[in-house]
Amino acid sequence: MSIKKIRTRFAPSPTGPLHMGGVRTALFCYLFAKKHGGDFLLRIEDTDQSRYVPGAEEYIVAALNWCGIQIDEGVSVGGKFEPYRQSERKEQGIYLKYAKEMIASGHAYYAFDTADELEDMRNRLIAAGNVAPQYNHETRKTMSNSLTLSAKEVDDKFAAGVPYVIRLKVPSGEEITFTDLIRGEVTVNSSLVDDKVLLKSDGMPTYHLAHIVDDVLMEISHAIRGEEWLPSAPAHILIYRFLGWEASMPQYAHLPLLLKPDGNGKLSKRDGDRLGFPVFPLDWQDPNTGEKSSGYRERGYYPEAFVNMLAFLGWNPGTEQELFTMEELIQHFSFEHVHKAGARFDPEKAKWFNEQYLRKQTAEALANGLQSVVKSKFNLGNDDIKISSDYLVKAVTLLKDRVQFESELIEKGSYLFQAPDVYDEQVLAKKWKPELASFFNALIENLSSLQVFNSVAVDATIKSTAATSGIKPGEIMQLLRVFVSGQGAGVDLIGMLELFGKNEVIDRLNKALKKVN
RNA sequence: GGCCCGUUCGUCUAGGGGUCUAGGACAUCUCCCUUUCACGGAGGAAACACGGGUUCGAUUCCCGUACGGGCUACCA
Repeated sequence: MSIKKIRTRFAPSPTGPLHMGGVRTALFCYLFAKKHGGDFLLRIEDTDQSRYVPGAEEYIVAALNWCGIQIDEGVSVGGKFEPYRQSERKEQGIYLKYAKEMIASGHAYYAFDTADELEDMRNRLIAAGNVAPQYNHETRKTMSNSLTLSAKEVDDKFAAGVPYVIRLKVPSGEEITFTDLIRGEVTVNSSLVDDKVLLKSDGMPTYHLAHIVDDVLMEISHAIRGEEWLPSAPAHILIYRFLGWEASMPQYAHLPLLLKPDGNGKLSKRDGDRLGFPVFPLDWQDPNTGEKSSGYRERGYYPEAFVNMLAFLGWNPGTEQELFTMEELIQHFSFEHVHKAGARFDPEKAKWFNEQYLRKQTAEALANGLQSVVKSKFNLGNDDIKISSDYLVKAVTLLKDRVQFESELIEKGSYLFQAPDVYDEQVLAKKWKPELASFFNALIENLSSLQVFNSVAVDATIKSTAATSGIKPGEIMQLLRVFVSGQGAGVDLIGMLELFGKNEVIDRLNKALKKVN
């Protein structure tokens, strides 16, 4: 027998924007598949019509694209197991067929209970002291289903068009064991598993049936999903068994969950709003409520940084390397290095990753990207020296190691593109003395007579002017900074002056002096 | 409540019987660099949840407890 081709799938339901935890699941699926030369598929599990959100599927595809997670097969790219949307597969009767097969073999049954009847059953059990009421091997005996009703009664219900579901007939008292790639052997007694609904009354399959049928039909080798599925995995094992598919059952891997940065519980959209970080890869606006959620992309994160950061939530390479390209992640990924416990998300570390990727950019590349933004933001003309690549490259060089996001280049460096109107009051209050005016006037004069206006000359001029005026450089350096930039702290002073050039420096000094006098 | 999974610095984690004086990164603190603030450099503080076993020896294996997380729907 030949070795089964590695095929993984990411199978989200289109109920809204893709959470970063979902992106991480997709990433791990992708990394594992690629590491082994396999395929990564995207399947849409839209079996809950009440929760369907238009645009969500497009969002998912766009998010994976942005991250550089390439879909080999599935929604948006097609493939030989089409369709890849479960609602469309349902139309073809795929799930019904297998549900009926299980009924025929005695492993599933029809249930006619109404919502009220189910509610009554639960209340009854709770009243009797059962804290976890379930529709299971015990309670099904008291309910309205093809196990308790006569064949005629069942036929009558069908004839009358009474709605029904198909439930899994879970045996009692059996130890169900399976091997999880991350957790090892997991065993659960089948008496604890409820008779899960396989097919809903609207004809749609539930996740339990649908993912199994599709995983087998699509020849999935590894089912990688969140830890929230671990408790229902035994039921899934049973379904494989009842369908005679144990041999083609994929290997399961249950990933640890992403936890809130603070407090208890898993990471949620609310945490992002509350703590001010994105929880989604891209911006999203809910078509029904109009509610907006912000994304990493729009917040200025590089997709490479986002992916790198996500990979380290629950996985590690076993070495001290932290910066990984997608190619390197693929090369090094393995389930042995996936941690078992949930990972608390740290927004600060996320920023750090972005900073690292920003550092890797050349000043030229950053300057290039900045040109049009600077032009429009500061209202500059086409021939303004400040949008020349020479000026921009120097400005970026001054700024680059001080920021974490490209947008900060402009926010934190605005004074490089525009003379200040306001000057740091605190510095002025502390350092400015009217008698310093003569020094600055002398400085302006000396600077204007410079033939070559570079950092060496400017530095020397400042020092010599100070010396002649009998002033210590410490008294005027920060003032000088405030006069030209408005701020008490910022990029290298002399480098900034050289960047500005003689005329700009003198203009700014004159403007500032007029203001403080 | 029941069931399942988990538990190494504040956080992400390495290490899986002796090499652990428990390593790295983020955050934090100190110093250096810088007449600024960052960056960078050096250094510091900071963890094996607890209790029992097993063993010559346990952070590492087993059990229990505590704590955390998840599940407990005709949602995924």
